[in-house]
Amino acid sequence: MSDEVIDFFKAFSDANRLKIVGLLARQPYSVEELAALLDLKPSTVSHHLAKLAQIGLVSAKTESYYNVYQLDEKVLEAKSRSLFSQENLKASVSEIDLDAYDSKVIHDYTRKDGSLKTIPAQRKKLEAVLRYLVKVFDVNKRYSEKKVNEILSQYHEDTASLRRELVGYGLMKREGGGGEYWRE
Amino acid sequence: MSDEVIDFFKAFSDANRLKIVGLLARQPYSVEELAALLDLKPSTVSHHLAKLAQIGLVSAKTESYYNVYQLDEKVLEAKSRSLFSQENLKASVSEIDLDAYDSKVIHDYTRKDGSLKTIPAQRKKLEAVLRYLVKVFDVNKRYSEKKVNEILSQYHEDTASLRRELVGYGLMKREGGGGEYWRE
DNA sequence: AATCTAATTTGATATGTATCGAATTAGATT
DNA sequence: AATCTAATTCGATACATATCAAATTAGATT
Repeated sequence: MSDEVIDFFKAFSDANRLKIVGLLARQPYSVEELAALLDLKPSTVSHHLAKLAQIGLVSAKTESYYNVYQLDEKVLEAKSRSLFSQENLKASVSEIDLDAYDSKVIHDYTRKDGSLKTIPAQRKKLEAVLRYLVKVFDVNKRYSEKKVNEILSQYHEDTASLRRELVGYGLMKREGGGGEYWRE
Repeated sequence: MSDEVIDFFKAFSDANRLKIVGLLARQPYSVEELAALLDLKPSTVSHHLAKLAQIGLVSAKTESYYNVYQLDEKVLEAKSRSLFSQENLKASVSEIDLDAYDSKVIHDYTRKDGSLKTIPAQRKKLEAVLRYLVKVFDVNKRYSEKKVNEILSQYHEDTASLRRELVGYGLMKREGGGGEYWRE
């Protein structure tokens, strides 16, 4: 899943691994050669190559004494095109509960019976509470102003404010003349 | 230079930062909202956003109480195309001394006067030594076998082996009949 | 002006990781 | 078979960083 993507980004998040990829893009090298070129110990290079091999970016073929590593350019090309794609971005969001913020606000502002402790003064929290309140109205059904107040009074005494904000934020519509309200 | 590239990869090397980018690709969010969606503390989210802002990927606009962050999709697109480009790979290699391996081998196998302690048995080291030796011959100049031996004898007594390997690895050419050698 | 709120900064902690040296392994050369 | 070599693995260390709590800051609301 997402771990693969992260491993790939991590593989490129180190200066020496970037250099290794750059070198192998020109020609294959043994561990010992890379160590000399990068001024690192072979054990360190081996460690880096293991990470690059884990994501399938490089592979080794033994050649007498040497382990000669080569870059798989196909993998590099494929990944470079897909890493920032819409699918990857969507995938990273897919596991998130997009209602978590509303849930937290509702939890903070309501009592056990669901009624409001106070009406939030902050815009984003008020919005969350209004999105919560509007659900008690059936879609497309017409309500008189009196009926709206009656329903809202279960949540807070200041029904006028709640009603006004619901309309103000576009969550409910109101017909100018007859004083009818509905949720679209 | 390369540090910018690394910072960019590092920015994507964390699951929560990936999620933030994914969320902001859909719509802007405040720090508090992101904290609730990711189940993190606001201070942690602020820390992540600072890193994303440092590479120019997100920016904030204050909106009454809130700092609402938004994704700069232009930057995302531009970077996603350039990060794995040939130029970046070349840039990572540009600061590397490509002769470092040969230099190390020469250092290990020669005395202060430049002569060889031994002839390396390992292929890659032998190649490095031969690349070092061949430089004493002028390009395109013709040498008799006797002259070649005379020159090589300054480096090692086994001139026949050196001469044979120089030809075997293609570093010097030999004309079949007259026994003449040259470097192309 | 006083108060409140979200965001940031700072300090502390725990985890992750790049590096090296030493020991081990795999494999080729003699 | 014995020896040599490059690579890998293991253990230790130092540095980086993700996270949170507490303190501070910036800014709006009352």
